[in-house]
Amino acid sequence: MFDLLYNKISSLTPVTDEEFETIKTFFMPKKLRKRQFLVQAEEECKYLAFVEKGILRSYTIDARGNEHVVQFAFEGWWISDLFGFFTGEPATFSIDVIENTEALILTHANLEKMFVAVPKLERFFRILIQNSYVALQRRMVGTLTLCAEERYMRLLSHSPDIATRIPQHMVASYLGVTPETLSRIRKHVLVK
Amino acid sequence: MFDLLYNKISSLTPVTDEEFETIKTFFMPKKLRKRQFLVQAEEECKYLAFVEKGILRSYTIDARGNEHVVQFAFEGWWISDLFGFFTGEPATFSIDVIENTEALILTHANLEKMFVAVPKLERFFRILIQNSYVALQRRMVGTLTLCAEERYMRLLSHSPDIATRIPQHMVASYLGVTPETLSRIRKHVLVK
DNA sequence: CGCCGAGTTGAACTGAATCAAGAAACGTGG
DNA sequence: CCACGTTTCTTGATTCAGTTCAACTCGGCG
Repeated sequence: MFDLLYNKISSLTPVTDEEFETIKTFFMPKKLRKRQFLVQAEEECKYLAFVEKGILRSYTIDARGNEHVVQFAFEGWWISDLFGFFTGEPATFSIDVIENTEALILTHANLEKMFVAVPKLERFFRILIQNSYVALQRRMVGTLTLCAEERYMRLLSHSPDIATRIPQHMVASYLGVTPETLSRIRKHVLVK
Repeated sequence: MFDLLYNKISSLTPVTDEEFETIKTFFMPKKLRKRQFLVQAEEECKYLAFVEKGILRSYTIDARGNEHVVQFAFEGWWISDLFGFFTGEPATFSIDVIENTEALILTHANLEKMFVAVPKLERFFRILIQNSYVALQRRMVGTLTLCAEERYMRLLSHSPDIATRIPQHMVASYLGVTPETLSRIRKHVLVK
């Protein structure tokens, strides 16, 4: 059950078996069903989640009531409202379940205890966030430099998971276009 | 000369005087004049820079030849092409000088040596990147949810430095609009 | 003094949003 | 396992925020 977590951690920062035994004790397994919430915007974000199976997504709702997907988390990915998680302030995003999910959950207190128990995990999380930061910069630059169709084509090639496993209207939201526009783009791409 | 660096580090992770003496040895002071490059896109990104004085900016050029500002770095901020810096791959962004700058420079080798010499700095950089990540998420969500004028108003209140110290056409680029549009927005805001 | 880059203004254009209506797919309960 | 209601997706017509192109002004610097 902790295999995927072990692989992900040791691929960035090798850990001994004892260390990993210690690490395991800080995680709490949690099953979540489709549409359930892990975090609600405006409330406390208690959890940092590692997805073992299933899909989670974080999103925000704008002034006009439209949803905007911030992140999808597939198997092997981490998700949280990092701002809320680390500051204790109310979460800015909601996190809910797209496919029934089995996750391993860290509370903030447990994360800090874990850093004390296994200090090299500071390095692991540093690199993890660093990679996320680079990926987010890419997405940001993409929205500044590419038109909707180009962004969709890039999504198809770089993140085929998103294109295939996620409902189309959420893909649209992630790309920053309306569902209607994505529908037209797909039609147009097919014709070519 | 290292005062600002000391303050920034110790505000997140207290360090002893000896530790800071060690830390200092890994940094190389560097003066840069307006329009000079610290990093060129497509070339190796050798440096992670801490800005003591002046302003740097990272940007990319799209297929149509337009510049898009990725980040501004004022006094007390860090800047690099993180992807290139950590992977050794060619940089995706260029970094150049907006106001004559005095920076403290880390090479990748020195950063890793510094992590070995003062392991608690892993934690410092983890938190630093974490904060940058949250800020970037905010910017991303802003571009998904707000219109150009709203983004400008938010910039005025949240990042007055950018609005006042940066040439207008670069502010436009950072906001993701053309210089003409920003000019019109400012006119419109004045009237109100 | 003259030039050049930065900023402004106007007019025409366009990519994507919005509004509206229908078709398809989905899942829930009988 | 089918029927019904609810989402999701598609398609069309219209609108609009922001771009593009072009001309002009201003301020600074060589």
